[in-house]
Amino acid sequence: MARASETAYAALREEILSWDLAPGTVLAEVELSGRFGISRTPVREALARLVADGLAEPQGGRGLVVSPVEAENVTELFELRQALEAQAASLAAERRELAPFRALQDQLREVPALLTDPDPGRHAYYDLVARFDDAVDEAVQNPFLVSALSAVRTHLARLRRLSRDNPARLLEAAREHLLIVDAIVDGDARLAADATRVHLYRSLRSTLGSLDRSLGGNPTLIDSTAVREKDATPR
Amino acid sequence: MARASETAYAALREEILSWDLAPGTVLAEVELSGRFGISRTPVREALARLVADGLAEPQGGRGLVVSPVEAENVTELFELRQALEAQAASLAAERRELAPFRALQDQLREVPALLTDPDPGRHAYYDLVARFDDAVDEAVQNPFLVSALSAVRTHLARLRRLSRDNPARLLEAAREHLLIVDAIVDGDARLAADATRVHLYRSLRSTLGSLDRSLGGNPTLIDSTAVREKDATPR
DNA sequence: CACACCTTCTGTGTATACATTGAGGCCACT
DNA sequence: AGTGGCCTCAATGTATACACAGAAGGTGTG
Repeated sequence: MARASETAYAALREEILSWDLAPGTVLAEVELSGRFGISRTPVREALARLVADGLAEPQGGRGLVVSPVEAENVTELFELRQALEAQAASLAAERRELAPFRALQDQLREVPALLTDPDPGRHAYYDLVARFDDAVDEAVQNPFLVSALSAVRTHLARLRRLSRDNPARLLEAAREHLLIVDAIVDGDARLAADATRVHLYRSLRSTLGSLDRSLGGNPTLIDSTAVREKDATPR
Repeated sequence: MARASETAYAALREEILSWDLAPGTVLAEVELSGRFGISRTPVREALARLVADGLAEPQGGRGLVVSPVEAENVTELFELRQALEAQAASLAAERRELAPFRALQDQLREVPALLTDPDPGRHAYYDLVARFDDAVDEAVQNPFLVSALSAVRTHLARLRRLSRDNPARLLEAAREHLLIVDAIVDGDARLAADATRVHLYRSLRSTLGSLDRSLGGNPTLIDSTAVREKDATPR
């Protein structure tokens, strides 16, 4: 069996990313140690890692809460994401490691066929994007950059639950990804970076639009205070 | 008094960045708890934070060591740094918060006078660069980007001790910085980003040259195994 | 003499007990 | 009735004790 602290960290991280633990939820050591059947020591270690990841943050001097998610953060996160992914795509184009990207070209061309099915196609597409990310990580050969990208993807995962991409957007996104991959295969670093920025600009617009729609006239839905009140009921 | 874990973390971090703890040095919990006069619990917390920072890493399943510094890493670190600082400069130019940058213009123009003194001028210049970084952090208004930049600067601090910049290089660097600041004041985001890339390219070349020189014909000086042997003597 | 196994021992991972600090509620006073 | 201060309590921060696993050394055997 793996270490208890590792188990608790993985479980809490997963629950935060899946919104089982909503932003603002209090993370109390004793409660969690009881829930996982372990002592406070490994729980503290898990919580410290969550704080380092930015998934939890101190609550007024004492206590931890799941970090809030606000529309404002989305734009900021994409400013960082753009810088990192454009650089990563550019470096991947220079590295000339073509095999995995040739495979991605073929798979991305088949996305329109995939998306005829409504929901299974969606997950197949998300898996494909994950393989694209893996290929880029492998190609750039840069632990610092990969680590920063990983941190960004952690926060993106929390947004995915909010922004329901429609099939039309997914089709567009697949074409945008294909252009990036084509540029990498062609060794065109500049185009790879620019195509990445194009993709992320469209992706951000879509995400923000989706947020506005799901929030409707209620901009405080994902406000931390509102969520905190909502979660106060089960306590 | 502040928390013991915080004290231990700050002390260890400072010792690693200043090379008082060389790369490869073993970080044993009992030894450190004795040295700081605290128990193993806060020491473990401090070590976990160092691992999250990338300043320490697991050593073969058991035990932690100060993470190695290799010339290969410098190039990788600068690939990330370029992406982040170019984006930050670009965003700072768009934010139109001019006051702090106008002040930096004046101070950067006086650097040649500062550097007539050999060593005090150096520290004055480094302070000036730190104020530039602070101004950028303040201007970009982006916690995600600032956090990523902070992580990069942590690793850069460890390199500074290795690469002895000569006064000529510092003068050049000041002119490069001034161009970046001018671009930000002019609101020219594209130029701010490009000038940043120019500065970092020259800075990387200088750093790598300085490393080659200080390592001379001994490329394994900062190899982790060599350092580990060196540190084995006091044990 | 070399290799393999066993023993021992050091160091990490976890649990639990103690200390301390900050928050919330209650009571007295104005 | 409102407010201020005190008190209690709960949760975090720290110390210590226990369990276990990996490594080093020694010894026995081939």
